[in-house]
Amino acid sequence: MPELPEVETVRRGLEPVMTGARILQADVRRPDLRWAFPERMAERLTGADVLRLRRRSKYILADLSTGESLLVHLGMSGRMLVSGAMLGQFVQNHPAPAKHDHVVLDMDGGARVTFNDARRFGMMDLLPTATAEQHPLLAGIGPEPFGNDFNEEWLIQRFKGRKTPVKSALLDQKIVAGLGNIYVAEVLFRAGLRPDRLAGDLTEAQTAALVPLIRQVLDEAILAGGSSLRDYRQSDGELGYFQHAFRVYGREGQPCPTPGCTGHVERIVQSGRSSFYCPQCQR
DNA sequence: ATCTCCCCCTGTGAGC
DNA sequence: TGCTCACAGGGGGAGA
Repeated sequence: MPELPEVETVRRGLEPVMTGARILQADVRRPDLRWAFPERMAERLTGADVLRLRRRSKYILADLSTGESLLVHLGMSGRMLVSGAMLGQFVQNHPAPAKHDHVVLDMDGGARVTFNDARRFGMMDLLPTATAEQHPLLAGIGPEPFGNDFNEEWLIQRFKGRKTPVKSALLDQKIVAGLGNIYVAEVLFRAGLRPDRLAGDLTEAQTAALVPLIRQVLDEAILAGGSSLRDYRQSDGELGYFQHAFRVYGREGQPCPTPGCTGHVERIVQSGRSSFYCPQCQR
């Protein structure tokens, strides 16, 4: 799925057409995604003003004037596409709903926001804004990587004694929010750490060094508009381009990009998911 | 408490 | 061209 940079890019794309705008009509075109939609979702959305669009980890929250927030997760293949926006003004003729267009929001500015998700691993829910952080899906999530709560001390403490591979530890959303399979690979490459090293075996210096690298990789990816592989699109349909900056992800067999290194990128499977790394640079 | 595995679902690309 | 198969960015939950 969209990892943190892709979700943040989507949020930024939605902001101009959703924040401060009213949902004139919500069309919920099937009963569920990964789970059933909440009761009467279309009625509860229709007529609400969007006060704010937030991101928490890989979730987007739209705080509404009704006191509820719409919680959205894009799963692996979810997209939020904006139509009707053209040269700064909106046109009213939207394309007919396409395959896998599951939820359609018509905004009072004339824009239409369409949630499309082929694999339906995404989810949507409505929850009271005041207690949003206590939602079961949000309550256990760890610190945001750009926040003050995520720091060297925290990561050292969380890694201590862990027998899980560092790759799995960084994917653990309780330790740090927002990383997924791609960006973990890129972080570990920059850190010079093999993905199968055990988190608890790293020195404190090695663990601490991950903190700025995580921020660096995510920051660069957000600036690039995220990474476009199979499914991901920005809300305007444009492609992100960070995938061209991948140093190891998806590059099995290709030369290691480190100057002077003669190694080639290898792929291993950990917990059923691919990991990519340079066996010479990453130890 | 931690960790691994399986599963949800559809689309796509590689290999034949 | 067409078929089959492996694999894909997440993450909850079962079971070891």
